[in-house]
Amino acid sequence: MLTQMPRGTKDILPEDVGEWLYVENKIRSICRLFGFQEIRTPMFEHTELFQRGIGDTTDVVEKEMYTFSDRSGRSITLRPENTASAVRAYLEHKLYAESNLVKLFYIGSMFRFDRPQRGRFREFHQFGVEAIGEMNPSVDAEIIILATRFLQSLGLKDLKLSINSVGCPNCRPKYREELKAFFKDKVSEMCDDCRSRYDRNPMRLLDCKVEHDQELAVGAPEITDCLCEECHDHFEKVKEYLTLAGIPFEVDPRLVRGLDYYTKTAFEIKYEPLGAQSAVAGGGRYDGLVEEIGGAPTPAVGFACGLERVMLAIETQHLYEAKPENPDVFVVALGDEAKKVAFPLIMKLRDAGIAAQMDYGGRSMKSQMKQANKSGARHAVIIGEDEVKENAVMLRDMSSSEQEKVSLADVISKLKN
RNA sequence: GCGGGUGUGGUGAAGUGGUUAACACACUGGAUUGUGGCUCCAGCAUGCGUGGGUUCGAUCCCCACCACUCGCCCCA
Repeated sequence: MLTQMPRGTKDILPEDVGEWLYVENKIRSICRLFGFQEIRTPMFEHTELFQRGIGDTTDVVEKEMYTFSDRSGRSITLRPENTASAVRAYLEHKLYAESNLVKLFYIGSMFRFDRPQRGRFREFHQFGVEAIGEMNPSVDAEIIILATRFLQSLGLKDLKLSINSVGCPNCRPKYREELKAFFKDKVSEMCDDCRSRYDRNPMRLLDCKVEHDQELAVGAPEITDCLCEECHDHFEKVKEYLTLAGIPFEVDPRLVRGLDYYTKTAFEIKYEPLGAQSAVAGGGRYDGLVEEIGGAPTPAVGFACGLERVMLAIETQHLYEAKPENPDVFVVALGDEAKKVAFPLIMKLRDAGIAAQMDYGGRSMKSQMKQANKSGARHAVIIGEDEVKENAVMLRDMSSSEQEKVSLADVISKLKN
């Protein structure tokens, strides 16, 4: 169908653009307050960047990427997320040379070939933040605070912040083994999904929704008990800083991140009324990514926030009201001679900063007055034969219905009064 | 990728195996000479997601596909 957009995509129509601008303005002002600078990276990258950065065995890379060969035969992928690109740009342009902590944010389209549903699209928009170059846990806390402040600045209520630590290459493997040992005798009676999780991502065994599996998971070791000293201390500090900043949170030992690059801190902000797709923002620390992509070992933290989901939340809480952008003046011209006066007049009005509209079709006065009314313009400027002769216009206040004849030369100053 | 629900004009929505597919809103035009918002009148789906099939005949029955939607998976 020519007149049908691809599945999972969405047109943002003029009536919706105001809400997007509203949200984007909030993002930019919060980021300015926190000292993050905007970066815009390409919508597509070499496929290998995502394979390396996100992880070959993740769902995103295995089955959700929009990958194709360009005309030169290079494998190209539409970005499924922006962190890998941001880090690539950080390395490529040697941003580390400017400062030992680089704070970036982005807003843009991401692409994942997923089954669409409420709050999940194939092309969707994320706002995200990356702080590259500092391992201090106060940066983790700052990122989390930025995310909550952003959502709060929109007036959102009932958000739930969960945090966890997923450990590091020193302690996570040990934990995985402990988990596997715990489930070893139980996998056989668990659901199909869990049986594949056992090998792929044992941490997922903990948050299976199947009731029987949940029972089996009771008493499983928790990662927070298995962290190495460094990770443990780091996590404690993050919690301390959050508490100092007065940010309420909940530790969820079963919170896992889907992308391979996460280490230590992981967090998620949910708005539960959204249903299945209730995660509004998620992120964490990824100390291994920069090195993975070819840079020097560099610690980093970040998060991403799904803007469609944010807007769904805004809509369910009625936090945004679109205000129509009305013209200041609607010019009504009766007949060809009048139009010869009206047409240059709307240009002059616009030059003077007055938003002016008119009817182009030479319709009846009644019809033009209806349009003037519907346009919401405060004033109508009416030009008929008499006015043309007199070099004047009829200036009508649409709400009071009062009108007066004004010389053509005075219209602009009258309107500006 | 898997499972459930839905699909009638711009919108909301009635409806039936067989003459002109209700109604409301919106939209367009009109109701004495150059004036809007109220009221009145008129117009507005040769078509009932798309393509097949069953039938003398289907928008209403069957199949496939597409889209939307809810859940699973995953994630923002």
